[in-house]
This record gives sequence, structure tokens and C-alpha cells, in this order.
Amino acid sequence: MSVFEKPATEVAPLLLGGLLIVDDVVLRITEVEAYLGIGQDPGSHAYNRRGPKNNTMFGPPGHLYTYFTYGMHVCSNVVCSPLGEASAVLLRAGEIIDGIEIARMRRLTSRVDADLARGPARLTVAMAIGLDDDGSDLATSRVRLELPDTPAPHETSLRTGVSGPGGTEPFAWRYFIPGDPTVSPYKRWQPKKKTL
DNA sequence: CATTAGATCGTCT
DNA sequence: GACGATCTAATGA
Repeated sequence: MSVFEKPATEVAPLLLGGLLIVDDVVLRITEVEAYLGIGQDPGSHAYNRRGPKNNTMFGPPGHLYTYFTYGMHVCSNVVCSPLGEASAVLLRAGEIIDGIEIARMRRLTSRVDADLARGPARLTVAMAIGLDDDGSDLATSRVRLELPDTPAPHETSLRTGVSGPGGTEPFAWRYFIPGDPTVSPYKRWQPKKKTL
């Protein structure tokens, strides 16, 4: 029974202040979001049914779930809940605390160090995580996760960019370390513009 | 600081 | 055909 066998909403705050380690780059997690499973969370990839796209979310907890979105971005999650149930914690932002020169090379567009991993797709690029890493074990694979000894103080808010029934996100499942410069700005969901 | 548009493609309707 | 757990560059206040 690992800590990851609990629902993502319980695991999420435990990750704050934890470390994500890939080769020589170390990231301190400062912002995450929880997503639940079938029928529980309209914003989740696993809301409707299990399928090829979201299969990893139903896999063993403590593994990595990476997905491709917006035609060009990859985001990283930690799979939670017991095997066969779907929930995951999206890694939204963090602070590079080691290997920062490597991270800078990977993110040439970022002009400030605080922006290196500020946002889920940015974080994934800075850590050189890819779709190939989907499903890998965070305890034994190239991508490692270490939980903090003592949980970091945190706040919660609505999730960013997530639509809900009627356009309103109903769940305050974004967890972040308040005041940290690497936490991404909250953006509420808004409908796409129409091309006249 | 705020808002806008464009990029780009797998999945779903 | 539309849209998404996004990001960047450009433009306006």
C-alpha cells in the first residue's frame, strides 16, 4: 500500500516540495492539479471511459502518465488510486534546483529562470520527459520522484484552464506553494473565439 | 499589465 | 469539423 494508491486529491498536496529527478536535473514541485476518474470529474481525461488514450491512468499507481495535447505539447502526471481505478496528479510547475544550465539549454525561449518549469508543458520540456516515458515507474525508471519528509504548506484554488458543466470549474483541486515565483498564474477557462 | 492570434494534431462528434 | 489539463509573440493600455 503506497501513498499513491489514494485518490489524486489526497496525494496532490503530499507532492508539493517533493523532488522530480531526471538524470542530472532536479526539480522541486511547487504546483499540481488533481484529476479523478470515470464519472467523477468532467475535466479529466478519464471522465467517460477507459481507452487507449487514457489507459495509463488506470494502471499501477506511482507511475508516470504523459500525454500529448494542443498538437505540440506534452504534460506529465503521477498516476494515483489502486490499479484499475483512474486518477492522476498533473505536475504544473516547479523550481529547478540542480542542473539549471541543462534546463536553460532545453528552454531557450525562457528569459527568466523562474519560467523554466512554470507550466505543465514547460516543466516537461525542462525535465526532458517525453511520450516515451509514459507508464514508467517513478521509483525505478529514468524519471524519479521523491516525496518531501514534511509536507510543504500549501493553498488550493480552482484548476486553471479547465472547463466544467456550464463553463464553470466546480472543483478546487489545484494545489500550490503560496508566494513561490515558479507557480504559474491562474487562468480561468474561457470559450474559444469563433472565426466569423 | 491585459488581450489576441497562431501554431498544430489526435480524438471525438 | 471542432476542440483541448498550452505556449509564445505581438499588440494595446
